[in-house]
Amino acid sequence: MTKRQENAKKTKLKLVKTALELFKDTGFYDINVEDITKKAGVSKGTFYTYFKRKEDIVLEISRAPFSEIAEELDLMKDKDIIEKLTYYFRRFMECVEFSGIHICRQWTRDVLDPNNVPENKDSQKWDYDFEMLRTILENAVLGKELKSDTPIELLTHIFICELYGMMTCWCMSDGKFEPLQWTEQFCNMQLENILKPYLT
Amino acid sequence: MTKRQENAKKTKLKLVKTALELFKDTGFYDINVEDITKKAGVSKGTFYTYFKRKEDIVLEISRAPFSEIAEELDLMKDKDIIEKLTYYFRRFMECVEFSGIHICRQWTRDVLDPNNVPENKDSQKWDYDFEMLRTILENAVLGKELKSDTPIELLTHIFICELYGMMTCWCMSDGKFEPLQWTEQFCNMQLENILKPYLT
Amino acid sequence: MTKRQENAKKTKLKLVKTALELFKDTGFYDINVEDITKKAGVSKGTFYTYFKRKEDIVLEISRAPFSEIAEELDLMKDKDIIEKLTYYFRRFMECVEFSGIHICRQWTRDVLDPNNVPENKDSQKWDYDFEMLRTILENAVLGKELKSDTPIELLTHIFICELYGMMTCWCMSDGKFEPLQWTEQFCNMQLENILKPYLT
Amino acid sequence: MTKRQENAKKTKLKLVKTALELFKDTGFYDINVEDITKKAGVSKGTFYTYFKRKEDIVLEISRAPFSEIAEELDLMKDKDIIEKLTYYFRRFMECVEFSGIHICRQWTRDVLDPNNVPENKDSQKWDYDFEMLRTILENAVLGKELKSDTPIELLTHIFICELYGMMTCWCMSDGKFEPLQWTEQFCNMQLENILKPYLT
DNA sequence: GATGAATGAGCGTTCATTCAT
DNA sequence: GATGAATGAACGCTCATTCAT
Repeated sequence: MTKRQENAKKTKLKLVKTALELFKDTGFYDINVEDITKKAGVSKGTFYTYFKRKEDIVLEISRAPFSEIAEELDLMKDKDIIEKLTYYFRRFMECVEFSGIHICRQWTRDVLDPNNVPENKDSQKWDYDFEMLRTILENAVLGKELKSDTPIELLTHIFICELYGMMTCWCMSDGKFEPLQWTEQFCNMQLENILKPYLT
Repeated sequence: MTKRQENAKKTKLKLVKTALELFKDTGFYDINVEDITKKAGVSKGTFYTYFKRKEDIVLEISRAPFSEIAEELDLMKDKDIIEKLTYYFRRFMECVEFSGIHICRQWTRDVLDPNNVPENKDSQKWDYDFEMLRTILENAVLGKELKSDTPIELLTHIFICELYGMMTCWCMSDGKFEPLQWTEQFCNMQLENILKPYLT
Repeated sequence: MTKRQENAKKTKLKLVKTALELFKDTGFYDINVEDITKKAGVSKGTFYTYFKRKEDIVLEISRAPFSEIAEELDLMKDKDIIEKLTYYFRRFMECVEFSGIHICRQWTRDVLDPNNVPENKDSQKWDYDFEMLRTILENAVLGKELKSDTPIELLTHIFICELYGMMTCWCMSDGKFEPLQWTEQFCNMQLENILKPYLT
Repeated sequence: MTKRQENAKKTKLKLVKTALELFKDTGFYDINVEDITKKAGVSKGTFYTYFKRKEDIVLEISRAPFSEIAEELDLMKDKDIIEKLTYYFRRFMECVEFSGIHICRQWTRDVLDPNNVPENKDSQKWDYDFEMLRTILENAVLGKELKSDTPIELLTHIFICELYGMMTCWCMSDGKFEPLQWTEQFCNMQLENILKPYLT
């Protein structure tokens, strides 16, 4: 990597980091490109060297934390499925909290709006999260932890529904709904209950 | 009611109905006030006779369908708690679907943004939904259907989390998540399971 | 005067009084017709029963206090010209202060803007004030207090210039220029000086 | 200065010049930003590259001519105080006439409205003019032209009151009051009279 | 005389994006 | 790769005024 490339990488990272900070406090629509570039110490035009549209930086911001979860799960191969799911749930909600309410909102928006990210369907959050959950369950079937007739599709839906439910409750309850505490409660109380029929 | 008042009511209704239609297709931020008034056949200024800000019409649109649910539940006094909740869940998701994805998004926004609906905290959707669910459960306790030590708060959280989860999945899955079918599945599969420990 | 006419008069008076209060605090352009009618307890339409345009109420507000001065001067026939002018100066500045800065501004505007009060040139403040000052001086000539070759036009200009100067200083100095105190100083110090060559 | 900076300067100058022309003919509130930019041959947005609010361009327009007076007075060190004041009075009124009635009005407004020019109190016209007059008088005291017990504050008030009086008369008399001719008359007739007691 | 719903022109301002330097 | 001046579409909202009731 040449020095120029290094600097470029640094600049982009600075922009992403700055944008996250600003969005967290104020929200996507109340922060404009100049706010970001000014705080990042670069010129307005530089933003467009790295992102085609303002919306694109949201993807960059959102993906990073969640992508780490996948890597972490890879290191838990010897843990059982309940532990893995519990871990995933907790980490997922941590990422949600970390990203902040305003970024959360932006997910709903980005994913849906057909004008946004049209060429890159993989980028859609629901698909991504759905896939990760399904993979966890499929691996458990392959690893003989879950029966081979486990309704994976159904369970994935139940779990994703739970996760998005907590996320939305957090967003909408104005602090009355505490996501991490609630995740724990769900995992302790219901996870085993739901999986029990399918455990080998 | 004088003729003038009648006309005024009609005009407002026309605006609300038109706005709902337009938001459903295109979304709140892609429809401007003039789009609404033009289609409703009134002048731009008339909009502001009835709504202080563009955002305010969303509240009007959102409240109506949900408020009907409460009335309907009053007519189900002889039904048991499972039936009531099943009914509520189904009707809630019907209202969600009826309101459309774009209005749903607006809820998250409205509820959160402290600049919106500030004078009327009761109007906040989460509080409203939370209260309705709690009331259903409390009545079941009063009616001796549920044990007196039922953790109402906890159950309310579980249910609201489920509802918002389904709503968000619907919003984010681009049609892959079918809310009404899913509601039924949840009610059949899990409702009884969750309530069983507390049924008398 | 029928009861209806009486009520009408009362309503108009109420409007004028209310408008003055509101303009004083906030200024002509920051107060709209509805602010006035609401505070006055009548409907918006009623305003237009009494005033053709929003601007017209300013004339109504402005004239009243100044027109009293003329009447008061009529009662001072036995006083000498210095006393009369001193009295006029003081009362003029009292009216300025009473009307408030925002109304003062409106004078400059109204008088000039050719779109305003075009049909009624007499209503223009400068002409009105000029005439009143000239009349005072002319009467002094007729009453042999001032020599017959007194340059009335010139003196009128000097005095009106002084009055408007104090008014503008008051408007622009943000409170640093105290108009009544200053009026007194001018009258004591300079009035006699200026008139001396012409006194009989 | 790079070519870009030069162009930017030119653009700003063009805007200021165009705005002055337009305001002169029609007045601040009857000219909108687009009128200015269109006539200046730039886009609407460009206006806001140089001025935060529409009002801000008035400051720019107003300051330039008056600031020249100070420089010119510096070149008159060998002239006596009467000559200096006469010069200042004439130049002040020339600037007033040059700026035009509509800009004059805007001064009263700018200086007063606490929402305008809040961060830069020095920019207030009254203070600025007051200071310049006082400096002229103080220098005359330092230069022993005026006695050391000259009531500078008082004289400054008298003169500023005269200047603003002429300005307002010009604004309000619809052409009946000729400012330059009047200035001369004042300087010839009264200036010496007023200063005489304090001349050494 | 009073009402207040309806009108609709009008405008300041924002801001994502482009592109010549 | 970086800059920042220029662009220009877009829009919410205000408000004086009218007029049918």
